[in-house]
Amino acid sequence: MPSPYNLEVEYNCGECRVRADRLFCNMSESAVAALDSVKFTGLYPKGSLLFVEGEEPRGIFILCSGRAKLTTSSTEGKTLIVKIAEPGEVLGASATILGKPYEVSAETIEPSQLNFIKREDFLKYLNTHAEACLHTAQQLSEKYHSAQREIRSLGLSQTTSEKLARLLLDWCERGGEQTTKGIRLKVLLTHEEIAQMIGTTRETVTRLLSDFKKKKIIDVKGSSLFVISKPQLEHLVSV
Amino acid sequence: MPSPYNLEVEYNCGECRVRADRLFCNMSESAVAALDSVKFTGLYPKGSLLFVEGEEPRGIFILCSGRAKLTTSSTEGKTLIVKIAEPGEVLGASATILGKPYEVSAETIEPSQLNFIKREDFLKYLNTHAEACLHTAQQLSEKYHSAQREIRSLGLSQTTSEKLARLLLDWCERGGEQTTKGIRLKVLLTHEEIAQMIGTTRETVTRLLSDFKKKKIIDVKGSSLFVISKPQLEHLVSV
DNA sequence: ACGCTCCTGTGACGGACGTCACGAGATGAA
DNA sequence: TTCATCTCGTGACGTCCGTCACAGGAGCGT
Repeated sequence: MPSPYNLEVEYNCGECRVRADRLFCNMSESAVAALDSVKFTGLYPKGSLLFVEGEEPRGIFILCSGRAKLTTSSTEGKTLIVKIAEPGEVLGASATILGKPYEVSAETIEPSQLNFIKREDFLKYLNTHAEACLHTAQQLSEKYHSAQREIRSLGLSQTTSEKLARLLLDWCERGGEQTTKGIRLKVLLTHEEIAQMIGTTRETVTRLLSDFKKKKIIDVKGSSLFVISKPQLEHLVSV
Repeated sequence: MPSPYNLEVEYNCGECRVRADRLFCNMSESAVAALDSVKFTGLYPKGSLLFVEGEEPRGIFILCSGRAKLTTSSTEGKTLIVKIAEPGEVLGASATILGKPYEVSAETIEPSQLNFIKREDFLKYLNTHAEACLHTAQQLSEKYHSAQREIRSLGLSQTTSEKLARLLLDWCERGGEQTTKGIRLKVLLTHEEIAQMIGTTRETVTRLLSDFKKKKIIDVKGSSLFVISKPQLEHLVSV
């Protein structure tokens, strides 16, 4: 089936093959059928703005495939990347539930499939399907959990190299691939974006990475980053 | 009725007079009755540790009265105060729902009444009472929301005075009392604790506060802190 | 009153990191 | 090809703030 953006699309949640792996979507047939009836499937190219911080909540997005960055910005234009959302996550749920403005902005960083549900439909759905409500609570718990990790990292690290080390270790957990030359990480982010993830400047990231290279902690080959000595990274964090 | 810690205690949620004001507890009679049957009411003096970061989740605490600080610590002992929880909040819900270790520690900073619900009881309660589930989702949304604020403050402020200004403005929103000498805030925290809230050191807090005093932005009289010029605080944040 | 502990206030010093500036590759469009 | 744009690398400089050290005051128990 030809589809835009080289993306495999599943318009029917009932037939979705990865559903069982997804924290939120893994529900009974009836709940999924109801979900199917209120959702709008959309395909988005890289760089699509799903919603913007401060905007009144229109509804939620279920990230079926692709990835999105959640950001928050200060008035003078400095940007902080709060989280990279992975497939299966629900975006905008807390704002939609509370009826408060979105607390972050969401932008796809890969071609992505998202299922959108309008606010009123979603609230009605939660009210009529206890199971969905439970899964939403789990999803929110997960979100809170990762927000706490972020707070820890931002608030407890005194040096920037500690924050960077934390980030790299995080990536090892998430998408690390063990090789003979260490753990390979696919880095699709620029130094600028890495800087925005740990609240520092591009120059500092560049300097720290070459510092790590000099100390044989990591090695960079093209868009691959090899973590040679994970222990040394952990040492940077705990000390 | 004499009671420990000079605390007015309500053992019966069904008769609780403040219930309607509470995001979580404001539920139908039947849901509240079910709540009453699984909860354990406890009175805690100031300084009680409710749970500790990393511990397996035993259950949730509903903060009926009093206040508690939520903290997270680094291995070398540095502590960050993530949030001051107010009456009506539910503590430990996310960890309890996910079955993951508590992500923060909780300690009362005033004599407090808390209703504890064991993990299995709480999960059963959520499964059988859709309304409670919805309220839990709201509560979690609220938690996520405030965590995002914290992330913004920690990650986007470049100077420490900006963080302190943010904190003071936050307090103005929360418990400010308008007087002729500005907005009065009751500060029950030491400089040390304020430092832990914004991720800095005690000395810096002392210096910044006297700096603010010198600039006539605030004034301190005993345990009262008067915000004389809110605009100047806002200026510190936005610039 | 005395000592003890906790909190607050300050000074000196040094290092980490933000800012500015510039240049080199890399990539892609015309 | 050439030019524009984006990303990365690096040097110089200043400053914010963390660390250490010490002193004065407030509260409290004996």
